[in-house]
Formats: sequence, C-alpha cells, structure tokens
Amino acid sequence: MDKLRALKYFVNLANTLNFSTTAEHFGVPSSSVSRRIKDLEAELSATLFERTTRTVQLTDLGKVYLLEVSTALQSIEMADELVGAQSKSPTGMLRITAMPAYGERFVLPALEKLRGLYNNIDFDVNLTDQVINLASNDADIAIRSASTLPDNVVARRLCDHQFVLVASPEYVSNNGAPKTSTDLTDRAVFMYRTQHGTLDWLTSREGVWQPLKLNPKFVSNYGQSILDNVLAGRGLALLPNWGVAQDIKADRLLVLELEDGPLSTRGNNSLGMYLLYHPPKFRLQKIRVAVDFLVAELGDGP
Amino acid sequence: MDKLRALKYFVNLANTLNFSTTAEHFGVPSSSVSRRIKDLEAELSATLFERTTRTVQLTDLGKVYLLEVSTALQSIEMADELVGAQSKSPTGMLRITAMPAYGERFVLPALEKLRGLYNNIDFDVNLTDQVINLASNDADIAIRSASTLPDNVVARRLCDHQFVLVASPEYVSNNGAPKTSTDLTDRAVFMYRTQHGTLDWLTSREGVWQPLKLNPKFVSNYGQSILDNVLAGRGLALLPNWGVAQDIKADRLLVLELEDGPLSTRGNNSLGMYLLYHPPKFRLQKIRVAVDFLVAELGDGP
DNA sequence: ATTTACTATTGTCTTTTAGACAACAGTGCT
DNA sequence: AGCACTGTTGTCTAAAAGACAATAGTAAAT
Repeated sequence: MDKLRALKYFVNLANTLNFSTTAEHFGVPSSSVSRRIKDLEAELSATLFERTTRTVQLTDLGKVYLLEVSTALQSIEMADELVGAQSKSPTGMLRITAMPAYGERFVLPALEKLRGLYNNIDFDVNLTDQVINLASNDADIAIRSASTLPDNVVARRLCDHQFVLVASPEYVSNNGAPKTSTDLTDRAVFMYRTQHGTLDWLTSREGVWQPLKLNPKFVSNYGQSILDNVLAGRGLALLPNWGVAQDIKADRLLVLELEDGPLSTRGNNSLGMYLLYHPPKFRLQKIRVAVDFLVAELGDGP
Repeated sequence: MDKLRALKYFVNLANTLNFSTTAEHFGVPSSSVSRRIKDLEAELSATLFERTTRTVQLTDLGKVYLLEVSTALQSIEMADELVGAQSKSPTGMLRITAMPAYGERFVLPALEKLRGLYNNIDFDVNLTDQVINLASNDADIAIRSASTLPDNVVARRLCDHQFVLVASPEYVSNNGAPKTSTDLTDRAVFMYRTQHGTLDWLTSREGVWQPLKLNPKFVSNYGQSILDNVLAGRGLALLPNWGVAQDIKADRLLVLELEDGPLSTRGNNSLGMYLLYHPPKFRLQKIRVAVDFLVAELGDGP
C-alpha cells in the first residue's frame, strides 16, 4: 500500500466527510479512496470512520489519528518545498547573532555553505557576547551557550560547551602539570577579557563557585591569540571544548585535570551550545532552512 | 512511487551510508533502495547523496531534508502505535486537573469517552482553581485558562475563554438592558465566589481595569446555580462564554454589550482555555493519547 | 601502476498494487 | 414505498516495486 497516499486521502476525507468529494479532489475514482481507507483501517485494525452509505463520521480514534498524522504530512510537504529545486528558493535577510569565538570559527563557515545552497538568502551577522532579544525581533536566530533560556523561544542543542584547562605537551614536560587549583597561582596563565572585565576562573569549594586569584600573563578578548600562546607552550588557559577539540585530537594540546575538581567560568561546568529561535518565525522559509541547516551542520549528535 | 517507503529508505540510508546494509535492514535487494532513492531525488530535482561505488555521503541539502523528514516519520509511526489495536494499549494512571466549572461540564464527559477507547487508563481528576505545578509532577495534564504560562510547559489551545454579561430575555423585557457599567449598581447581579473571595467584575477605565462596586443578590462557588438563577430571569451574571454558549444559541440567554466597553474578571478580556503538559511526559503513551484525544474533543478550531 | 575486493547501478522478469469503470447495495428523505 | 444519492464490490488494466543476475566504477592493497 502507498501509505502516504492513503494518509493524504484520510486527512482530506476527515475534512470533507465525503468519499466522492475527496476522490474528485485527488482525481481518482471514489472506489480508490474507499479501498485505501479500508487498507489503512485494516493495517491499524481500527475503525477510523463510522459510515453508512449516506453519512461519514470520524470516530474518536480517527480524531486522535488525524491530529497526529496531519502535522506529519505537513512536515513532509514542507520538507519537499525546502529541498525541492522546483519551488521558489527561500529569499530575504537572515539576522543571526552568535558568540564571537564560536561564531567566527563555526557559524561563519556554515553560513558560507548555506549561501552556496540558497543563494537568495542575505545575511546580517552580529558576533557579540551580548544577549540579543529574539522576541523583540532584534535577530532571527541566536547561537549561544545557554544557562537560562528566555520564554517563548525554542532551543536546539548543538554541542557541549564547557571550559577545559589546557597546555601544550612541551609546556607540561618543561613545567609539569598543575595538581590542584592552588598550583595555578604561580603559573603563566592566559585569560579572556569580556565586556565586563577579565573572565575569572572559578573553582567549586563545598558547592560554592569562587574566583581564583591569578596573575595573568596575558589577557585578550580575541580567543585565537590565547590559543596561539598556549600552543606555543607559554602557559595555561581555560578554553572552550569546541575551540580546542581539534588540537587535542592532534596531540598539540593536553587536557589537564585538577585533583580538587574542574574549573569553570560560570557557576556551572556542563553547559551546552544552543541555537535559539522564536517559534512563529519558523514558518518563514528562510528561517526554516537556516535552522535546519545549522543544526545539521553544527550539531554533534542526537 | 511509494514515497513513505522511499523516505524510510532515505532516513535509514542517511544513517548507514551504505545501500547494502539498508537493503538488508528492509529485506529487499539493494537495487530497490537504489531505485527508490533515485526516484526521490528525481521528484525533488535535488541530490540527496553524493556517492561513488565505494562511498556514500549525505549532501548538505540531504541533511536539511533528513532533519525535517525523520521527525515526520516518527510522528506517523507513533500515530500508528497509538491507534493501532495490535499494540499494547496504553496503561496507567492519568492525573488531570481542570478548573471546576469547565472540568465538570466538558472534561469529565470527554474522559468518559476516552475511557471507552482505552480502558486500561485510570483517571485521577482534580477539579480546582488552584494552579497545579506540572513540572513538579503533581499532575500530568492541566486544563485551565492561561494568562501567563509557566516555563517548560506546552500549551495547546482548546477554545476561547472570556466572560460575557448575560441575562434571560424575560429579564430584559421586564427590566431593560443596562447601558453602561454604572447602570449595574442597582441591578440584581449573581457573582462567583473563589477561594480568595467574591470575583469582582472589572471595567476598563482609560486602560486600567478597576473593580465595580456591586451589591450581589447571590454569591456562589457553584457556577450552575448562578446560571440557573439567570435563566430564571432573576438578574444578570458575568459567565464564561463556553458555559453559556448553548443557552445563547437556544435563545434562553441574551448577551448584553455595554457602551463603555466589555467587562472582565481579570485584567484582560480575551483569554483562552488551554491544555498544558510537560514535554518529557509526551513520550508516555497514556499522556499522548490523552492529550491528542482531549485536544481533538475539546478544541474548537484549527 | 595494476590488481583486487567491494558496492552501487542497470537490465529484465515477476509480482504486487493502485486505478478505471460498471454494477450493486444501503440509507435517508419525500 | 419509492426515489435519489453515495459508498462498496467485482473485474480488468496499467503502473510500480521487488527479485536476481550481470555490469561498472572505485578505493585500497600489492
């Protein structure tokens, strides 16, 4: 049985409650509709319509089935429209905001690929640590690490986001690895500057996150420069996992674990990176393709 | 083309990236998978996989398509499971809370019908005006008029919910209809009692909702008794639209419009009635059937 | 560079299934 | 009780998916 066909018949019939009308709508004989519905009912071993030759009525089960199935069919149609070349391609300005380091490294390349797929979408990219308000329409899509999520916003997880303490293998062989957080005070550390000042390294003492007193060798608001210094073996830094994953895999960096627990830059050390959007906007083609594409491109798993 | 079949092949192939494995999974020759995917691509006029005889890779467009389509397929499968008689029918206790008047009048009868469909679901119904916390697991489903929605809860609209000023035709012909809200002070009015006292009638004065000073003839926390009094022509009441819709249609009640704007019992006169649930619970069969059924049964629109 | 092993694709036949069309049957209305 | 309408069933035809064998293309190993 061509079930998709049958389901389309079903949804239409549930609205018209008239086999002939539905048959005409699809340009097939009413006997076909009758048989397909019958097939469906047989497959489910359930009655979807209560019918006499004069009246057709949805059963309660049919109502439940309709509700579930009709949205699914719409999704498939929408998917075809998004991907199908015959449809007019999505058009318009897409305003997207992301955290600078992540944005530069991952979002911008992804957007270049997206531009290749749908070349009628224009981009307005705003890389900032500021929290942009989606509901008030300052951006269509936001990508950021989420601690608390605002209301009325859908969040789709992209990847883990936590800070890890790293150093180069040369640094460790020359200077040894720090054992505890107190070992860090006389180390050369590289720190990140935000709009609100140097980003403190926090350590958890009896459940409370407290800043460490450190004397940074170098502070920058440009993440790559911190990474470059660490790669050159000049010291330690607390960097986001997605920023150092490649270098760790290639053994250019080592992850250092402290005996007295992990460090963090917030009162929480297992955050995620999320893509956020405002649900009503998901109806717009440009938003829909962008969200789907970015989740597929930047997401790392289920 | 049996598109649903093709889509299932597609989703599986997107995971395995291997035609033979996918073919084996469905128990068909790999040539069938190859042809179906080709059909799909032809229909979309798009390339979903980049393939040589040795490697198969999802294209960027394919990733977008996968994301849209796979959830739709899951929905259809889930729908079949819910409705199909061959599956074990949903079982367990369903805890549901609703506002008393609406609950008694609409929710309970709907639950009786639901019990007829799935007789292994047991019900624990709590009719109260208190706001039950879904997140802390005091109920599975809540039905109430929503002004502000709590976080992490999905709301599905059931119907309008606003208060309308009503009187019987006899009352109006004997006493005339009130013209403005000030006309109400010397009228016989019937009011609703909540846990927090008599439910004031509010009127909007220059954008601010203010309570009217009225001398109610009768106050009750049992909505039906108020309605009975109004039907008997003894006075006016401010009652929810869904509670008086039948009587209005049958000309047993008249809706009275005031010249100085509508009345309300909250600082807002166009609320809705919503069904609320906590998304993680939607995976449970009993929750899913109940939500779908209640929305289909009690909902009044698209 | 050449061979090898593996895997997608293509060709052809068979089986399954949807559709067309006509005849039939049940139902609500006059 | 008869009429008009509509869903169902029977039979045939057309289309499409599956089976199976053969082919062609490619990445890796020698």
